[in-house]
Amino acid sequence: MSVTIYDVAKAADVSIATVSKVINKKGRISDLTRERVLKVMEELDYRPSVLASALMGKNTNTLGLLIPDIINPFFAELSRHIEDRANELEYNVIICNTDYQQEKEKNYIQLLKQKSVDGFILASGFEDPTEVERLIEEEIPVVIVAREFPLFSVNGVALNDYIGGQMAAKHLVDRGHQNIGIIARDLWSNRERVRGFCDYLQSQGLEKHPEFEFIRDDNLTHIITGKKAAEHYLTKNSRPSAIFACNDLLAAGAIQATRLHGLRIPEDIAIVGFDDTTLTRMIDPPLTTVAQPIEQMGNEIVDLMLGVIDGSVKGEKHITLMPSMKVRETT
Amino acid sequence: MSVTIYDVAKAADVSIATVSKVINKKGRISDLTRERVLKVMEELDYRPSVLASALMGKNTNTLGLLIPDIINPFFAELSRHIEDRANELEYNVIICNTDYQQEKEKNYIQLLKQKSVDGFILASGFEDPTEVERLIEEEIPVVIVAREFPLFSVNGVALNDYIGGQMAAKHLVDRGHQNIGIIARDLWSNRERVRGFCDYLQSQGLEKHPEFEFIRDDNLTHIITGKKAAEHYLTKNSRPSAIFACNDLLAAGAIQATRLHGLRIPEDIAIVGFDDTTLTRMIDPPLTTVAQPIEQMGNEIVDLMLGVIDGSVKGEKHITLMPSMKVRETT
DNA sequence: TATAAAGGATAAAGCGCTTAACCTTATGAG
DNA sequence: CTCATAAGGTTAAGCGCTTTATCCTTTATA
Repeated sequence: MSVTIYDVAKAADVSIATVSKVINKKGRISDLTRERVLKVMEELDYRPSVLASALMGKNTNTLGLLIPDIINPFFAELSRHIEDRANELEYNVIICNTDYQQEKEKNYIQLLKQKSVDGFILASGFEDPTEVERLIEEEIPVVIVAREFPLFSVNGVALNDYIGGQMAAKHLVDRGHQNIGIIARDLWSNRERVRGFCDYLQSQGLEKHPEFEFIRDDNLTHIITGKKAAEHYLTKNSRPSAIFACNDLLAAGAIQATRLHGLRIPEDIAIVGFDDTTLTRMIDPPLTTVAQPIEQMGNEIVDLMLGVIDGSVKGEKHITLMPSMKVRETT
Repeated sequence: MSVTIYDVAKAADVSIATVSKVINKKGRISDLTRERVLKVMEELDYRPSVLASALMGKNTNTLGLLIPDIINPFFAELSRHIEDRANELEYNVIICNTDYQQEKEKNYIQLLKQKSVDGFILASGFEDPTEVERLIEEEIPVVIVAREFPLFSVNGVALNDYIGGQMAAKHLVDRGHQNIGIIARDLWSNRERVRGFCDYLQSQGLEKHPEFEFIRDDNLTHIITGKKAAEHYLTKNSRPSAIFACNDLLAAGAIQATRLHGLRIPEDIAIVGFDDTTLTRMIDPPLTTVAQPIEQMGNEIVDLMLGVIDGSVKGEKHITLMPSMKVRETT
């Protein structure tokens, strides 16, 4: 097998305890011995087994990340930033796709617990919080990102989705739209966005589109879902002059449907998305959207996670990030 | 702490060896004892520590996956399928983004080795094969996906990129195009695609565009790179009538550039992509592309990887998948 | 009835590491 | 010159599990 602490100890003519001490910079060691051990470690290209040290109670330096679906550009980007930041801090991350299915969420948590990950970053739905509550009971570090907080106490960073919804509404209303369709899935974040959106409309004496309802079928890709939902509005005789889609993917679908109906964007129909993924710049016309600071979110959540792990974060810490409008060419 | 094998043994009034046997279904145990132990395990909600058993030489049930960038839809989709298949087989995967940087490739391999992952799935560049060669020397399972094979012996599944290039060329030439621009990055897969493309052109008595050269600057997103590269062709007076982009992202960029120049797609310029990511259906018009069977690729590679791990795959196994044309609306 | 073979469970070593407790030698205060 | 103290190291136990050698019962066989 590979070289162990025993090999190093033997080669440096010290005990394994001494080697361990120089690795962990603990206890008293003379400079001379330290140098010698270090040199031997170098020569033998020794790498401590994470397994063995974790078994002794040290960290595995591994994080579990539960997201709905990596194919969704928002989560791909979030994951990327999380992975980058984690890696800077010598951590690896195990990404699990849950498709918002509670069964999968539960299984993954079990699996990762057995692997002794140091903590969980949750970005999935968790409509049923029992599994999460159990983690907390067992004092396993958990943080939540990109989702509002449940009743019990968890640390996390999230966007103020409510204000994001309001911004989208204001943007559209300012441009004279009165009759606006909404496309949203039945998820916490989407519900908040819609709530903000509708509250703003109401504050301006406007009402939400009578045909609006949350989308529940999850078997389709968001893009198709968005397309279908937009069709729904376009075939009504009270056709809206604008559509607010609760994420960029849904918006992209809406754009396709709009095009199929021979309508021009933004002249005939304006469209606003949410998230500000790179997708907004891949499609044509570039999508006006409510931006989440995805990179910052990723950085903050891993910093928070590590804070929880090393105990430096005490009490409950909720970091709320603010959205911003990115006006491009669909409005 | 959590419940260990000792707790189970005590509660079931047997030795830990017995418990271990029923967990691993090894050795001889009477049905009576087995039932009793099983029941106790259930009651205590016992989960064996992966750490401890891995330390004794068993698998960690964790795979390392090295990809260039999860934000690239092709790799997002590939990763998703890999993760799904791995999960079916009780494996987790640690995804690492290398950005094609050899330094990162090397660091990640080191890091994951320390964590005793059971094997590596490589989908990154690895222009420098020394690290990979070392893995093989150390008999750590490695497979390569979505990339041609290096000189030394590794198992893997890949697309026949050469034929993919030919298909793209044939498709375009069949539609009467004679003057075709190529957008490609300086990567193995892209080089192969271009080779196939040019060979087909030559077989038809045509030549590649005089302005063609491989793109080397990696600091940009592919989409911008594609846009810039397309600009390059569009401003020449020998403007091509078609562009072959070596991946969908580059193609999307090319579409944008084309639009900016007021040209119609496909009337003025036809565009062919490569990969057949979901992006092809998110953009407008839907992109004609050379399709890789991404899901199959993901499934095959993890099956192969597990085969290597459990020793059932012996010798060298190269699975080559075939591309197919997906004709949509950009040609 | 004596004996071998099988069946069922156990004790104990060891995986690679950390850490508390302990031992030795040099150092300086009294 | 003695004794406490500190510095520098070592010993050994133990983390939670697997596995081999071993032991004690039964049961089948001659």
